[in-house]
Amino acid sequence: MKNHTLGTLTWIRMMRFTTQSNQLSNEFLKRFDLTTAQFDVLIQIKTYAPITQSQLAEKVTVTQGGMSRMLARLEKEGLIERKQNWKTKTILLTAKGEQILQAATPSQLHFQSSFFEDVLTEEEIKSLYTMMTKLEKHSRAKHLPPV
Amino acid sequence: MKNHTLGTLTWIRMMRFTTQSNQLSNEFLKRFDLTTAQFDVLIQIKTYAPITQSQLAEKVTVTQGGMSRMLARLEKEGLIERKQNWKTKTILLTAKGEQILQAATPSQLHFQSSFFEDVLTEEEIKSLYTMMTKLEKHSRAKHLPPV
DNA sequence: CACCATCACTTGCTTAATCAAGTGAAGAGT
DNA sequence: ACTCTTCACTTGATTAAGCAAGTGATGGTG
Repeated sequence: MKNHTLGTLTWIRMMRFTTQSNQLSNEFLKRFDLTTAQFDVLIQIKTYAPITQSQLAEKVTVTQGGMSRMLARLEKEGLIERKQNWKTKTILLTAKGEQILQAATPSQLHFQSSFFEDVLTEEEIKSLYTMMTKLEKHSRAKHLPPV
Repeated sequence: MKNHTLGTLTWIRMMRFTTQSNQLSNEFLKRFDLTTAQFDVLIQIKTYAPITQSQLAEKVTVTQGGMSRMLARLEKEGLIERKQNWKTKTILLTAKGEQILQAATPSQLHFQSSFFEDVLTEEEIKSLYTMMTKLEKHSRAKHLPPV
């Protein structure tokens, strides 16, 4: 057996870091009445609107069912609008959604990036970014090894 | 406003990577009737046993309530044992727990680390590990900025 | 024209996690 | 000895997500 402990340890630390920072992020976003997942979805909508639900689900790594419910909540709170459009629903931000996003984005970006900027150098962050890009792309394509 | 997009992008990619790889990991561990979280807990128990529930919860970034339920499940399936010991419960692996862990560990380690080894060089993994260590440690200590 | 398949989305059911209130055993203060 | 606090853990209620079956509109085929 090769020595896989380094990868495993890295994986575990990354898991812990993400759950931890996600919790903090959720707590932080409470002041805007959002969760991290919602914020993420809103940003995606803003960036890619008009977009369909399934594309959105794919982008944020969530099932279609999950996305359906998330959007139902966001719609109920008046942050987004779903329009039946041909046989697809296209998603748009409402004015209120725009506004909340405007209010939340700067501090949230600052907060998220502070996790990195507090302890890593500019160089390190760049190289981390490169690695995460590779890793994420790869993980999407990856499939299970045979039994 | 400083440019925080690099940190944010890194954060988002990391979140996506972890949810994605966690899902794959869960799927993988189904063949041992375990979830990633359970595997993680079992490893911690093996490493630190005898250990109390709250220490365990702290280690794996879960609330005490969550840990209570997780351990209840593991106990019901006969993988661990909880002994009332003074006013604390100490957790131990049972023979069955040991055995399942033995069976699962090599392939799981291999699988987890393959996420990294498939796309990064040895050097990169090392530097990633160092960064994750810093990041994790920092995130545990971090608190919310004032409103 | 009638039927079928497909696609995009919804919904019932289950699982797992959080939060906060509850329990019960130890030990401290008077 | 009796109450009070604290500590470690449990548990009820809620929330979010996954899976898989269901719905309803579109378009293709005999």
